[in-house]
Amino acid sequence: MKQLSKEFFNRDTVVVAKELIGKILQVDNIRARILEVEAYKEDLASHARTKTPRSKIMFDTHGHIYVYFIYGMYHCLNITTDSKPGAILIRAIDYPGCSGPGKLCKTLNITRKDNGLELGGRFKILDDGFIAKIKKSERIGIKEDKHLLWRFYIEDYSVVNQKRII
DNA sequence: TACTGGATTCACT
DNA sequence: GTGAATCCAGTAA
Repeated sequence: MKQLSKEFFNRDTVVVAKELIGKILQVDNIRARILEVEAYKEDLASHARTKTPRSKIMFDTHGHIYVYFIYGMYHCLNITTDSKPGAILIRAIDYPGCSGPGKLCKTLNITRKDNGLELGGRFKILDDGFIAKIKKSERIGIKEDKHLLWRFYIEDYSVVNQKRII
């Protein structure tokens, strides 16, 4: 099982998002397959639309962790991609209590203290050679028809169960 | 300094 | 389907 290189993330956000489906997210000792992601580029709905102290990491890095706090209750885990800017929200993984972005962070104890970490430390993305079938939602978002975000799901859940790695 | 609204979740109807 | 919980980043002044 090999760890994805930093350069894997130095590509178009949507391409990376698609390829992340079926890969394995490791946080501390927990490993689970990535089931659902969302790709954010220069989107009106995205923090990447303006460069601020918070969103700076999306402009300056790739292969880094971007965590933000939302609705006063939840954190969301992202991985930065090419410096255009962009990031990929990890929405769900194949692990109990990780069926949504807020729940995932709560279950894995991910908070803003993890913001800015480079992949390879607490967080790793691994490739075990599994190739997932992918379902794509076209350009989610309705505000002013200017959204450029895509959501990708794994299609073959039954295969994931057979290839469960935890 | 004050205000506004959000990349969510869950309980309730 | 709807609304509440909750707090912080961003923005305007």
